[in-house]
Amino acid sequence: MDLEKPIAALNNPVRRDILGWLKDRSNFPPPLPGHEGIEGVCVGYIQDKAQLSQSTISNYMGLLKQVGFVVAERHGQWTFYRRDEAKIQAFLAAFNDELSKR
Amino acid sequence: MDLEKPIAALNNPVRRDILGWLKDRSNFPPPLPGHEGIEGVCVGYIQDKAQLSQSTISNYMGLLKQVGFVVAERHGQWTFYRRDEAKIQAFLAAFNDELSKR
DNA sequence: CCAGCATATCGAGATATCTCGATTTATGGA
DNA sequence: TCCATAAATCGAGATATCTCGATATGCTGG
Repeated sequence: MDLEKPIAALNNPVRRDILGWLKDRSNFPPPLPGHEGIEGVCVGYIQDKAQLSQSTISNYMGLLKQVGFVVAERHGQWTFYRRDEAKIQAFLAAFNDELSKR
Repeated sequence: MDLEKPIAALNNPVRRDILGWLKDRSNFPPPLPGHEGIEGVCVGYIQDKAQLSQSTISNYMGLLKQVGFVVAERHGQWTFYRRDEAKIQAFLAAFNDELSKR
């Protein structure tokens, strides 16, 4: 696995925060009516919590998606993002491997 | 532990390479006469291997030292750098903890 | 003390990242 | 169809990082 882009994606405190918040849906307001069964959190909620502009958060989520740390799912006009635990673990394994002596 | 600076230090392929090379002394030429017992590798050897300017490598080693990934030891006019395995492991543990779900 | 070598520090130009507001695209409702 | 809302994309200024050459510092041998 190439670590370059994943590490760059994590080299930002807000992006790391977002990944942290996404561990637990209850870090965000309850789903809107009609969204109850959907996994993940919409961009607007993430933006409200991060307190950065809409375009910045959209950009951040795009970066996190590019490196596989999150998965996006569109429902109507909303995009729901959630963590991809397997990809995150795979990265952590590769990262540990590259850094650890043996 | 604050992850900001350590992650930034690792957000560079040459700095990661250097940390990798330092896992094994045999990645570098044998010690000069008089340096046989000394742990670590001098800046010049690292520079030769990395193929970047002396000032860049000195800067890189300073960054890696600041975040604790390497230890510097001066012997005469040479500075010998070696990995601090405990610090690296401590960082990896904190990093895993921040990223993993539980 | 001086010359020479290893390393560190300084200053700067090139490049990349951050973050924004404005605009565009996509969707759903009246 | 028109409008409103959510999200993505675009373009740009501010800031940070990369990397260099030049210079400074520190050490050693003569």
